[in-house]
Amino acid sequence: MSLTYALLTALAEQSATGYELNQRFKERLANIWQASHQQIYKELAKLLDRGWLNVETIQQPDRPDKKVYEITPIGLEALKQWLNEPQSLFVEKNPLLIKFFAGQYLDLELFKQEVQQVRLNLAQKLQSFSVIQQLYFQELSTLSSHYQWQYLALRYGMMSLEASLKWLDEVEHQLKQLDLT
Amino acid sequence: MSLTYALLTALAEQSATGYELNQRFKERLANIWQASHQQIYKELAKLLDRGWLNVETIQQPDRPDKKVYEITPIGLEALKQWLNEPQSLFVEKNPLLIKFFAGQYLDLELFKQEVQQVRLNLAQKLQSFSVIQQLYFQELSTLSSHYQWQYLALRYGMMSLEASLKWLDEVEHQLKQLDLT
DNA sequence: TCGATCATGTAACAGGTTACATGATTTT
DNA sequence: AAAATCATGTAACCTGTTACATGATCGA
Repeated sequence: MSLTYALLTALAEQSATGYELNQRFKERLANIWQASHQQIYKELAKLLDRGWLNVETIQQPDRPDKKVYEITPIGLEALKQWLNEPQSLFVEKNPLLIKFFAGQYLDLELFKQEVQQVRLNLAQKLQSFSVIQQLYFQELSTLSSHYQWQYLALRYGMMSLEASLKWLDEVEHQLKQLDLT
Repeated sequence: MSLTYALLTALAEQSATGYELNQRFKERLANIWQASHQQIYKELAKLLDRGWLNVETIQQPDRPDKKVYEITPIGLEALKQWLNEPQSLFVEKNPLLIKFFAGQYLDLELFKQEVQQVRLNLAQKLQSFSVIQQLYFQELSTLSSHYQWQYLALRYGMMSLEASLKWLDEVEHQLKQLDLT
């Protein structure tokens, strides 16, 4: 459901091919929604069928043909309607946390390594977000409101990563305690 | 996939009916994984089929019969194996954040109300988590390691809620700025 | 020459949601 | 009298993942 509107939003900003959308989702939108290229192509076909998108096929001499999608007026209407419906901030899916309910069965050494790895991944992501912040959102007040909105989405990503890292500190502290007992 | 192991974990702690599991997911596990009762019943049937669970049907005089599921040795083995595989901390699904990429199309008044409502929901959840913390996790050092693990899962929930609330402060601040321009 | 990048998909399957269905007991 | 609780599910549909498929160009 939400992927539909994530795509419409992306296309309302700028027409694009499935390939380009996939890249945007991997980069700037990684924060918000995960989607594979297969899912994106399938969804684009569906939206085209429904008349929410138009497509223009562009021949390229030395590259495969590409299909540029643009949002139609009725697509935009559908998006606007969705925007007025309340949405939840996040969906609870925390696979790692399941392990904390099976603590007694965990291999502690392996788990410590996993926690270390998770920390590295999160720290790296946070790092890349703060690079984006530096690059694009330095002079916030001079930016159009369009980018000020996007900045807030980035802030959510950063703040939730910071919270996760702080939590990992507690986890590691606790793991050390367990070692002593 | 993870629902499988969330159920196995819950049943490794204590045998239960589908109904009871549904309740645990709504209460203590709401933090970690969302699942409807339909999905839980379907998954239990699958796991039973696969031999990872056993079931005992219990007749009750003035209530519908109930089926108590327990984990089998091979179910426990499967769980232990999963526990040794790395898992991600969260899955990126943030429907509300999509809206921040379509800021120009938002109805500001409606959106402000939505943000208010989201704040209330999160604050309420945080409140209920801190009640649990007070009730069950006061004397942490006297608890078995089993409950110390669970405490960490609760902490994750609390810390990520706190971060979300702090983020909402930034959002509301920004919304006020927009009003002035 | 090997892997990455550009560019698009199909097919099978697994996971998850919504609507529908039943029916007794207990609480408001 | 109505709503909530206990207790279990089926069916249809939608969403998402994994595996497979193709083929050219470009940089190391």
